[in-house]
Amino acid sequence: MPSDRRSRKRLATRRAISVVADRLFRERSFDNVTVDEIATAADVGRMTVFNHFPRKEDMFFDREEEVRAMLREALRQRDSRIPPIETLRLLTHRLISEKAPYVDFSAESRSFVETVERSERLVARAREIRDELAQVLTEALSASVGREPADPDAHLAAGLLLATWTVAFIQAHQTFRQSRNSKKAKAVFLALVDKGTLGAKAALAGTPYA
Amino acid sequence: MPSDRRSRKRLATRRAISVVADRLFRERSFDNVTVDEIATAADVGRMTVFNHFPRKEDMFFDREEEVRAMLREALRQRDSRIPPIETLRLLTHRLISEKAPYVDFSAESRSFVETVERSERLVARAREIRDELAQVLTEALSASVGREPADPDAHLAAGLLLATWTVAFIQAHQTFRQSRNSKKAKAVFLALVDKGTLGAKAALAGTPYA
DNA sequence: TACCAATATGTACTCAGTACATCTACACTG
DNA sequence: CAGTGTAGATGTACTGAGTACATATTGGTA
Repeated sequence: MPSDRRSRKRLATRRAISVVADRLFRERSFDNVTVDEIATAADVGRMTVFNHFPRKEDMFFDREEEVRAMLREALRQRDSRIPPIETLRLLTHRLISEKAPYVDFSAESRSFVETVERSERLVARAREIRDELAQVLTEALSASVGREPADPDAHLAAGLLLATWTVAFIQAHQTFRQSRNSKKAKAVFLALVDKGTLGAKAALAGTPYA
Repeated sequence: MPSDRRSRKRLATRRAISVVADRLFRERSFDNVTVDEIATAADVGRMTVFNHFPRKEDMFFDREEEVRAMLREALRQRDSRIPPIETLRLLTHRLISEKAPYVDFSAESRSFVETVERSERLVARAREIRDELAQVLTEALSASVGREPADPDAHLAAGLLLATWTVAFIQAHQTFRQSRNSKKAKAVFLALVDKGTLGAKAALAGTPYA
């Protein structure tokens, strides 16, 4: 929390908009809430909303930087005896066993996922974020073994892992919906992650990533 | 070509819009052409444009059904001694050796790719198409081995393969730009496809897909 | 030929997003 | 501590995609 009042006020305004928007999106779905309504509900001017969130979607996806940072950190400070791909597999296992957002199947994460699914625009933004993550992962993987930032092998590894996580995510949520059993859903998630990771290791065999 | 004049005229109108739009998008970039301009240039009403192409992007991506059909066909009539994933690998090799669109590095395909890259909206639509292809591939893979349409293994295989093709596509175009050598670019493409396919096979080992 | 229905088109609207100007309040300096 | 520069909040006016709904036109067909 910055000490100067100016920054604090800015943060507070941003937070107020974000909280209000999030609630409205979940209640009435993304497409049935206008920016004007959000501005009014948050008691700020319409332009203030766009000042903080250039795109309407940004009000909903507001924590992506944390995920990026986590990936970068995990690879940067990895045990050098464990190759990058395995490091990421271990990371996902650790996240699942803790209460990680998105994959803990709490009411909160389910509501999040449902809200995204109900809006084609949010789905589109989720796809974009996925590609941004693949980009970040490509760079972090390259850096972790001292190669060029756009190393094709790192690119392939990142693509395979992101695809794996995406499939695991979708299938796990599917499983949860059918069984209402988060233990089972998590098992599905990990099984698919392990399979996909195995594939990534095979694809990258002979490189420092595997 | 349908015989009744009505269908022929409808097709002709659609084609006229498509051709004009394609030319304008490539000349001036997607975002710098308005639907009004397209309508005027094609000598039709603005509403006629939306009648044929609900989204502006649809005027540019107008051949996706062919790709979907190709994937479905390849898996439907595959040699039953060759597993699905290998069938798809062979398909990509065959496409590359022929003059396949998108990956022949002709002036036409390069202009296509550049036009997409210059517009965030077209990139977003390309992502969407990728996901639609993954969906189609999931179903076609499942069907090819007689499993449920949403079989998780098929989903994983489709995800891994689409990721592989995407990475191969990007890296190959990158290579072409640096070398202006389509032979080299195609080699990069195939090498990455082979690596990714190897990974997919490893991930799906023990299933009928590999 | 007359009618039905598919297709083309017009009108009027909504809403996200942008450009640009203005106003307000915090922070910093002399 | 008064004065001033600037970041942040806000207003106005606009663009352009997309939608809802009405209307006109034209080919197929009884």
